[in-house]
Amino acid sequence: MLQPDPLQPSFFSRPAADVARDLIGCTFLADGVGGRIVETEAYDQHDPSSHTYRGRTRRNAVMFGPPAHLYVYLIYGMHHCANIACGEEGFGAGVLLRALEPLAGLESMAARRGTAEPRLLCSGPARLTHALDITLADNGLAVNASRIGLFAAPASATPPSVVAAPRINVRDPRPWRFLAAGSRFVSRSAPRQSDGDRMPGARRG
DNA sequence: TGTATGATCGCCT
DNA sequence: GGCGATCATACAG
Repeated sequence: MLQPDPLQPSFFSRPAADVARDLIGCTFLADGVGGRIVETEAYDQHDPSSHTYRGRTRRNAVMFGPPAHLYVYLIYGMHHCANIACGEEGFGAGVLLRALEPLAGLESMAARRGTAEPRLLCSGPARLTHALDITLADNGLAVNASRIGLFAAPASATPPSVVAAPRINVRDPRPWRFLAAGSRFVSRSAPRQSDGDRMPGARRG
């Protein structure tokens, strides 16, 4: 059988960048709809680009609570973004879920997104929440103790190759964005590797 | 009470 | 590659 292995709260009781990297390849579901995580970003309280940088507020309270809880916020007045609180309670750190490879509930996702094109279902933080119908009503839910599920990759699966890069729409250059190497389902391709890392004759595409 | 702003997306050129 | 949509939140007064 292929019973999925739920990620335990201790998985999230670590620095956000470690959790963000290790979430690549795991499965994220809301009411059974979702797929394989192919892109994440880490944020913590010492990070000027983080919502928690200026301390605890009513909005970001979940990020300062116990780990393994969902932090949802509205951005640009129309899009939702979903994060998982990480680190020790009170640390104000989390991981933004940026893209999934759609695997479960494709019809539900297509209906919500208004397209059946798999690449347009979950390739971006707002597309992901739209496809899974995650809204402010889900803010504060405990992972794996609610309609939100996070599961380890099957032991039989090939461990994903993970690429780190600077985060999107953030000035800070630290490589806290993590991608499944070569996935077509990320929101944007990873920046080109340095010339020294490239295979001879390699071309993008 | 008023105002500036954003961890985005989709449509336009 | 550029830009507008649209509003909860944060912060100044």
